[in-house]
Amino acid sequence: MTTTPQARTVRRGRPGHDLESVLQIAVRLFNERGYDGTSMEDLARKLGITKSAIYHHVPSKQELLRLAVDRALDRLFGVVARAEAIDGRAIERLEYLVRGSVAVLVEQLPFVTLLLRVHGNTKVERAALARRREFDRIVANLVTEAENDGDIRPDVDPAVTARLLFGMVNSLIEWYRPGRGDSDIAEAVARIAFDGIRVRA
Amino acid sequence: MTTTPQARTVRRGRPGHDLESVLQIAVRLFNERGYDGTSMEDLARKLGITKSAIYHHVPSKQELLRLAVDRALDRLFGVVARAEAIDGRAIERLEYLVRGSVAVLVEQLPFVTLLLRVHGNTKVERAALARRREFDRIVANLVTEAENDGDIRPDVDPAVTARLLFGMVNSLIEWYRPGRGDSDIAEAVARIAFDGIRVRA
DNA sequence: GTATTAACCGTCCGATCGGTCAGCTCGCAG
DNA sequence: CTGCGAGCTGACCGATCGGACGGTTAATAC
Repeated sequence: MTTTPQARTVRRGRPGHDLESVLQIAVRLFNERGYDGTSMEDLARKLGITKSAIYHHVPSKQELLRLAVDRALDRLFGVVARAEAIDGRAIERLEYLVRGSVAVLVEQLPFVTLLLRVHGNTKVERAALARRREFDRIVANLVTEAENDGDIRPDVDPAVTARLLFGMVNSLIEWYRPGRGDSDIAEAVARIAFDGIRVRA
Repeated sequence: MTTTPQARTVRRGRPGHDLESVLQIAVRLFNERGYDGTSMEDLARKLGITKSAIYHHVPSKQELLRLAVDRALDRLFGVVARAEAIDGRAIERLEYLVRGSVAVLVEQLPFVTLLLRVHGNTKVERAALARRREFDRIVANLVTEAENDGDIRPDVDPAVTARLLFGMVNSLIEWYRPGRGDSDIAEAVARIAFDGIRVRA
């Protein structure tokens, strides 16, 4: 128990939830039961307030979703930007992107989980899907480039390789839980993705 | 256009949908919009009949879900049974399980997709999750066994290896679409999973 | 032509959905 | 002790939810 060196300014008004704490709990609940499977009444109960109080913090259910997926997307594109700035071979940028993405998944697990489960039912969800496709496109280009460099196996279609690679990375949301062994998960992902599960002959 | 050699027995009664055709379209719709995001009215519209007509074929929305996920689980456990019957090293049984699972994913894509997205909100969904966990347990044991044989890299926790392996396999539901190039997808998955995306030194 | 079988329709229901609105409560600042 | 900002309540709304029910329609079988 370390006392955090009071960085927060003094809170005015009646104490209780603010937008951030509502968002945190909302996202956690959305992940447990699904966005459509979670009612605002469910959320209110979990928050310990009434449904109408939620609308003091956020104008709509959709907006909660938007805030969450945008946060996840912003972090992921932050990694993309840092990866693209690296001088060197494409496979090095790819490895940075993989490790960085794993780090984002781990640090922002609930937000990324929600992002990876949107369906495209609404404008908000379709916008999120569009940005996800852009991310996937960048990954595919990087894999293609690395294959042209002769650093990635040429016997599998680079588009398929890219999908499988990030299929593995993204699967983290289904089973990785922080603070339960699984130390340096990025290292484990990188090893298995780049060199496979089999021992070398 | 080949005329299929009439294997079907003559249908009695008024023509239209039967349980199977309702299930097919329901599962497709559930995958597009999510189970909770799809109303029975939505489904009725897609079927071209009224909502009440659906209840002639199936007693509840939950039952549609149950039929779908059970079909997927039955196929997957069929592969498990055939894998466990193989004499040989654990890694051979594991490779059979991977390739067989990919085949099931491809052949029963909508059903498996629905299975891999259940949340556990209802009794039906929790039962499906329980069978999924049993499947995962079998995979983890197989990976552990293969690692003890010295056939799988010992520098990653076998539980993590198992998760990443099937994380990759299961990611197929997110992007694989039949009849669009991507020939012998099982071969591609096996190569990348067992030997990695990098070229051998 | 008359059963039998299977598919379907229209109407209705109680519950729940996301969301609105006017007013109330709590705590710090001056 | 008053003003005010932030958080919250309770009552309510139209729409939609999954589902029930009694009657109808279209095909084959005899």
